Amino acid sequence: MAFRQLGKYKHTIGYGISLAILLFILKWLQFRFVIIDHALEIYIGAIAVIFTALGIWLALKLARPKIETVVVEKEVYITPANDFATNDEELARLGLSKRELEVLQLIAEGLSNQEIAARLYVSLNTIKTHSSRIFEKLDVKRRTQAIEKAKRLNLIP
Amino acid sequence: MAFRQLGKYKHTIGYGISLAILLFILKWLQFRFVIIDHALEIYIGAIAVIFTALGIWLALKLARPKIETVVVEKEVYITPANDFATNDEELARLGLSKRELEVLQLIAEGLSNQEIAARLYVSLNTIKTHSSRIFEKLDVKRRTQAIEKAKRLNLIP
DNA sequence: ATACCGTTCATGCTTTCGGGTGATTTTTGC
DNA sequence: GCAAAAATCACCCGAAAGCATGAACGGTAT
Repeated sequence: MAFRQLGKYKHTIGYGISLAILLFILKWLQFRFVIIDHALEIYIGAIAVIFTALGIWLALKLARPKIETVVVEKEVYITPANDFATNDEELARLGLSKRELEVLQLIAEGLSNQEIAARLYVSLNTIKTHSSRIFEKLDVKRRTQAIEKAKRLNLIP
Repeated sequence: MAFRQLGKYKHTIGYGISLAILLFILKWLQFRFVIIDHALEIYIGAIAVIFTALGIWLALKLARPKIETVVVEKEVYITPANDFATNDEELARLGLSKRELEVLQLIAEGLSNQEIAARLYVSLNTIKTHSSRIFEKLDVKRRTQAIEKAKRLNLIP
């Protein structure tokens, strides 16, 4: 709108009005009193000072602030907690069967052989057999070594 | 020195000189030609414009540029791969001693009690004692459970 | 029909682990 | 200096794990 645009030239208008007023005052004084010629310098000096001030004021108002962008790096730690992916390649290479992997996981969870047997509805002997096979394929001597190696090789989470 | 100080008011001096010169020119023109009265406004207008410009120039020179700082946060994702940090809080809470933690770590590495004893230059009985104390404090029944819990609680890597 | 693999199960035996009990020595904190 | 905690060690014993050997069954490929 016309009013909106007006706001944009606010300072320019202010400047123009100041000038007009000053000229009017000067004209008025000229007609009211006989101005002595050597007083002209005084008026001009006053005008110069006033409009210099006005110019300064304008400059400060119109000057665009210099925008400086500061990038702050914020460190975000990613915990790959739920992002485990079985190393299928290694699994295939070692030749662990699905059942064997299942038993291995339960071993790593801290279950005893008897507890694993109960969990999988098989006999203790079956679990012992699977354990032996697992140790063989992983080339380890005991369950703790099997756990350590399986985690290292990303066979279990 | 006097010359050094002078540099500081460089612009002020320039402004003063401009004013003096202008007055001189005006005076000179006044004496050379009979100035028509209605032309006074023109001169004053010119003066106003010139000194406004001068003011603007002064402001830009003297005024410090306004700097507006915008802070942008950039997220940098860091995977703490080799950055295991022992959960000291949990350690203190559970009351595990330095030796006990040491033994726990070796258990998790897959060493047998006898092997740990040899590693730490102590007897098998000592390791068995430490194990029992560890299981007690972690409230677990066997080494595999101790390993699982210690890793979960970030007591060991 | 045969061979192979995975799964399950059994038995006997050995080794390792884990609990209980007790003691001594060293270190730490007040 | 003293009390408490930590570290170390011993012995006894049952539980659990691990090894060796063997067998049966079902599914799949040749």
